[in-house]
Amino acid sequence: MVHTPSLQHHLPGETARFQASPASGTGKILADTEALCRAKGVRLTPIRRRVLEVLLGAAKPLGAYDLADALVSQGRRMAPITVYRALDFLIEHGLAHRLASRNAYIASTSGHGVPAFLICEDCGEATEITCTDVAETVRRVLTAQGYQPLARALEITGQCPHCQDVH
Amino acid sequence: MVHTPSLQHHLPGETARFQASPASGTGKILADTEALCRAKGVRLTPIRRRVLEVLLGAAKPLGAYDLADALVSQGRRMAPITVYRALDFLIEHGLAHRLASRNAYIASTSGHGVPAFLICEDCGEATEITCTDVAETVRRVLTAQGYQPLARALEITGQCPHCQDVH
DNA sequence: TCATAGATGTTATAACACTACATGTTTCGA
DNA sequence: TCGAAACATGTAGTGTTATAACATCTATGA
Repeated sequence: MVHTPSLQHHLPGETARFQASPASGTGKILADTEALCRAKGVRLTPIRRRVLEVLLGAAKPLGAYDLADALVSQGRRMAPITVYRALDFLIEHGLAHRLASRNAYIASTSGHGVPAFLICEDCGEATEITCTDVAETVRRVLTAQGYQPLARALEITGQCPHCQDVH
Repeated sequence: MVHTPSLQHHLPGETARFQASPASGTGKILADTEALCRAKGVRLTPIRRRVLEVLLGAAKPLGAYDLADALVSQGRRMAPITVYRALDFLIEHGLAHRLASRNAYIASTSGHGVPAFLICEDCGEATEITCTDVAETVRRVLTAQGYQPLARALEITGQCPHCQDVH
C-alpha cells in the first residue's frame, strides 16, 4: 500500500529497481492479515485490528497519542498504554513499524524482508520501499563489521517532492 | 574515533571497503574542533566544549539527561535545556549526531559526508562508519523517488559481536 | 467447568524535549 | 571606550512520548 498516493513519483527508468507495494485496498489487507494471524495462531483482537485500520487509513505515520485520540471507545479515548500494547503486537508480527526519527508508527505492507522508508523531514510523509540494493548494502555493511542483521526498518530522510515545490 | 575500542572488528578483506575513522585522541579532536569553530566564526563555549568532551569520552551514545547528570556545575547538575542547546549547536555544525532510535547523542568524527552508524539493539553500542556504498545507495534511492537528500545520520541496527557471544 | 494464558483496564509515573522569558556576555562599530 | 545588538545562559514550567505495576476480564482447551 502506498501511504501518500497523491505524491508518489515513479521516475522513468527507475521503476524497475524498486518493487512497488501492491495497491490493494484496506479491506483486502485486513482480510489477509486476519488469515495470517489465524495461520500463526495469534489473535488479531478488535483493538489491534482497529489500530491497524487507522494506521492503514492514515496518509502519514501517526503518533501513539494520535492513535489514542482517533480510537474512542465508550466515549473515552483509548488509554495510551492500550495503544502501545496493540502497536507492540503489530510490530512484532511485521504489520507495522515504528519510525524512531518521528516517534510515529506506520502500517507495513511488504510483510517480508527488511523494509525501508523514505521520510520527508518537512511534512513527515513516509513511503515504504522494497529495494534489494538497500537491503543488500545494509546487510553487507553489518556483516563486515561483525554485526548480526536484524529485521528493523531503515529510515532514510530527505525532502519530498511536494515540499521541494512549496519551498 | 572509535567509540567502542575493545569491540572493533575488522574482518580481513573488508577493511578496504570502509574508511576507518582516524584513531586520534580526544585532546587532538578538541583542538581541531576549536580551530574549526574559529575558522567558521562560531563560538565553542565552555559549556559546548564540555558536552562534546563528555560525548567523546563516552563508550556509548548518551541521553540528554545522562549528559546533564555528567555535567555538574556549581554543585548542581546542568539543566536539561542547557544540554539540549549545546547539542543543537554541536549537531548543527556536524560535531555530534542524534540517534533517534535510542534517544541518544554521539560525537561525530568524520565531519563531512553523510554519516552512518551501526547500532547494537542490545547494548546500544554505536560505531560510526564512512562507507561510500551506503551513502551512494541512499542518495540514489532518494533521488529515484524525487526526494531531495539531506545530510542526516543513517541508523543501521543489528546485534554487535559482543552481544552475539553473550547471547 | 475450571485452570490458565493472554488481553485489557486503571492509575500513576518515568523519560525525553521544549517554551517563554529574564539575565548575562561577547563583539564590534561609532 | 561606550553602548547597542547579537549571542549565550539561567530559571521555571510544561508538553510529549513511553512504560510500570497491578487488577480484572476473556478466550481456550483439557
